[in-house]
Amino acid sequence: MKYHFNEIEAKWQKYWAKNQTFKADNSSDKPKFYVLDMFPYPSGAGLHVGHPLGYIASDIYARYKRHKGFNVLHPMGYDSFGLPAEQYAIQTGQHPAKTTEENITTYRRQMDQIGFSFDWSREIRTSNSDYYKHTQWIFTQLFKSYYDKDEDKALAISDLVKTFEREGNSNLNAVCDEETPFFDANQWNAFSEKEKQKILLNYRLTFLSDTEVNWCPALGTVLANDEIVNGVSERGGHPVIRKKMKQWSMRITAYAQRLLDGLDKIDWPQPLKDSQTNWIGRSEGSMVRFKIQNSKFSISVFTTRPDTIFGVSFMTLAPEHELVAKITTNEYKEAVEKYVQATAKRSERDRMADVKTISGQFTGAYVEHPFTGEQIPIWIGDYVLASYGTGAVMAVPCGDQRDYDFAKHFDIPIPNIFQDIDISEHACEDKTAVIANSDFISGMPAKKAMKRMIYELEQRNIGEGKINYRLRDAVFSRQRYWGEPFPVYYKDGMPQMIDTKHLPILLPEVEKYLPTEDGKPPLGNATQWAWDTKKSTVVSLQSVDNKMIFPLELNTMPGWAGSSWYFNRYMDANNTDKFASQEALNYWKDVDLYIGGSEHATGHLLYSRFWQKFLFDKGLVPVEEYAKKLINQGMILGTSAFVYRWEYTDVRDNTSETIFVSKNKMEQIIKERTIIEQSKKNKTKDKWSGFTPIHADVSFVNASNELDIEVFKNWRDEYKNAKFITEEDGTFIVGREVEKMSKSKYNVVNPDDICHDYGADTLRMYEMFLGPLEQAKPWNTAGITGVHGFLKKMWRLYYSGKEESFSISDEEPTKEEYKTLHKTIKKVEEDIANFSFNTSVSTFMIAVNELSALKCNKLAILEPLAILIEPYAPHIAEELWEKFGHKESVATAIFPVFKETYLVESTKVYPISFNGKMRFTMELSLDLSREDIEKAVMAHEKTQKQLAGRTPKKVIVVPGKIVNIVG
RNA sequence: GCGGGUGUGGUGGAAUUGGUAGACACGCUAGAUUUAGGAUCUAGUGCUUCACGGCGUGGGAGUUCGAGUCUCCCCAUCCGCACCA
Repeated sequence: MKYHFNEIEAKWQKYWAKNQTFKADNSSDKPKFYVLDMFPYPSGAGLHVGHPLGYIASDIYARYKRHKGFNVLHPMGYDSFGLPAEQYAIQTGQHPAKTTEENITTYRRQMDQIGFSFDWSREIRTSNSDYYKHTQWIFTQLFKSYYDKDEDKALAISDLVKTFEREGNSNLNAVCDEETPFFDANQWNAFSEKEKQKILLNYRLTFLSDTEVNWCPALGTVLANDEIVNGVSERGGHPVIRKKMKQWSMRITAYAQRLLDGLDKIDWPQPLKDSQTNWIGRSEGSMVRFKIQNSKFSISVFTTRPDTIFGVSFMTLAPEHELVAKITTNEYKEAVEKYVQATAKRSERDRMADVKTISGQFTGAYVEHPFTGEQIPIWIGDYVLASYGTGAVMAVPCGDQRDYDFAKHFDIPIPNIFQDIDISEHACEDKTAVIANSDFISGMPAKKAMKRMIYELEQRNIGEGKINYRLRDAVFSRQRYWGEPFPVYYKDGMPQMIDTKHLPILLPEVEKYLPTEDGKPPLGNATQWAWDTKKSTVVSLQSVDNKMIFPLELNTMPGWAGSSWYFNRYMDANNTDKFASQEALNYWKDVDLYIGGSEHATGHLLYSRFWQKFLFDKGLVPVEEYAKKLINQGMILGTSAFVYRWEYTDVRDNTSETIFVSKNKMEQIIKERTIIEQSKKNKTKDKWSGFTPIHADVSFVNASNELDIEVFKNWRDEYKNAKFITEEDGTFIVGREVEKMSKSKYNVVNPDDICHDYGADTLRMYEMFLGPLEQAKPWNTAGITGVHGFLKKMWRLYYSGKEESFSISDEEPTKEEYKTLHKTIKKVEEDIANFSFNTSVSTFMIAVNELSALKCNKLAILEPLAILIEPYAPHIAEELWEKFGHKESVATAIFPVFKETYLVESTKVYPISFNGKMRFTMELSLDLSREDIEKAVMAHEKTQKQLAGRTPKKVIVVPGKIVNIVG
């Protein structure tokens, strides 16, 4: 019987679904193992061959763990809220839920076809109300919490209120907004309800505030920092501007230190940890307050080098700094305003693109140097960012290159406070330099000087040690339709949480998915969008009376809301009451292996760690870090194909035609052109327009880069009459380039086609065979025949003989056959442990090659082999397993046990090298002593030939390894 | 600028603690077989040389009996972050 992969695969996929083979129980005698993939956004384009890479790897791992006796949780779901479905809805009027549903159907079909061992009974969709109900619930918990720095955890707001009632907030050590005023108990108790709520917002872990946000006009929404790439939106590439808006934010900064500390406890890739560390951006230093002369104000600055304070020769404020207007003298008012306006006009992107131009303006005001009493001029300059530190710096031109450049440009003095360091060319940023000309810290190395300076600052009450973070609070509102609605209504302008027992608050229906005409978010179009506090239900917007019925929040939550806790939901996905039961959470605890892309380093992977820590603080989950180990799979890139269009215009009658030129021809023409243009200076009768590369669909091109011209012609109407200049042999060669796989680049390879042509088992093994999992690599179908051939060859081990019938012998295997099997077991287990899936595919190939050469059809070898390969090629494994007479799936068959005894050798083929270069090999008994080996090697004729009469200086013998003769 | 990764045949990639560089596969060459096949099988394939041999892991230096692997410097390339005080 031949290897009919299509039939076999369909048969077993059906079997698995029917028997719920991969359903995980929430209790078991077996140890638990949780293997998680980053769940996909179900886009309209469907899966391409790049998507399943990580899923295949995790599936291999999950299947392997089942063989090793673990109770494996391997779930899948959909991050189904998001922009594309909404954009599509705007264009077509179709409800995003409908599109999403359709896309999910396609995704599911495609995933089933690849044979993943997912427990589909736990499928989740973030856009389902039975899921987002809990997202809303977690949001309200964040609202009801604040961060206590003494306890170093989130505590209930109700406790905070008690503290305020008892003693105000002066002794409180909690994370809050900068501008939070101090008050005592009497003052607190005298505040109106609204004032109290306003103050509490300064403490809540999710809070509403006027925030400077990244506004994307084209998308009509705000974006988080990690949703912006190079100053434009990640999705669509639209420009982004800064704008102040009332927005929900998440106080992730409260968790900055714990997010940093937690990295030591998890086995995640170092580059990913580095980017999180970088993103959090902890820096140690101190705050220093400078008194402004003739003014009641002072300027606070953050500095990492308080030891250089005697080198301060000016102060610089960000143009947006609130003190600018207050301290500028009349003389400089006009110039300062002009400068402030000019910088405000420049977009963030312009400011980013242009970091070399130095600009700034003197304000006319001065501060007093806290130690020398000197007059220090206050400048404003756009090299100081309003959003970092205090938006002001103490400028030390001798110790900071930016301050140095600024000082040089505006002719400000550059005092030197370093011992024996030349600063005539540039600033000295070396932290080992010894401080000089600095009163009580002169002669000290920087580290010591910093400690002393912080002590002095604290003694004089003009500053203190401080740790600053680059991490900003995360904006949590989006002006979109297709996202989780907030369980929030507004009473007297203040946000109120809807009681959790009334959740979910369902996403309302709208006529249009666009923002309203007066600029409100899409939910502004909803007519049923008010909260009746008496009936506890959503009612018509028209019935708002602001007494009992109030307007609901118009923003929705961002994409990362649903993905910040989904891994917990899988543990108990069908719980209607809680996001997961305590029993389920305690049983599964955390993810043992998480596989996904590194592009989520500073987005999802940071936010989800933050939420998990919060849930942990509240005793809602048992562990503080939800993923013990994480692997980043590399992206599979597309190999785009290009044809070169030559727009040929005849100057005489001004006619033009489209010509496509084959790659090598084009290069030849370019060469000739260059020569013509150099010699005749454009005296040709036609206009030279050059070549435009056009993406051709990769399916029109064969493995030798030859284009099917007829298919290409029929692709687009405008190509129907195009001319083609081919190579001499009549072929048309396309250019190739590696790019991200995308529909618009026509380089997408669909896994459906591969499954149809070669089968899912081939696809799975080939994707692994392509290279190391973590590495980015271009997709190239050329090599797939190798893997497919291998599966066919393996099949023939079982279906041997001319008639190709299943024929297995009970005979005892030979030593060699056992050796091949056990060598394979050992290597495959090591490879899986190291996530080196590409090498285990090779190992299987070697095993099958060896067993084929031995004509092995022994049960004792081939039956375990079927289990060995099951994680990689489960369909063929099931089919063969069944043929051995098993009635149950191979999925939980015990993994063959490796026995060292089968690999023990009595001899070793020694490489004999001379001065480190291997010249020949010699087979010697492993029993031989060092001396015996040396004797045997020296007696060998080839040794004597190599030495050519010389006496070796030294002979290195490493028994069991190598012999090296020196001399 | 800072941080990180990568660099090995025509191609994708192998190479435990430093110990036979190029496993496995693609491609290519020759042959066998088949009515045909994107089928199967056999042999060969780093470069160079008729050959003996010589040279080979981006480049250069070093440590070592021995370096793709360790150390230092440089180059190329990709990915993050980017005026972070």
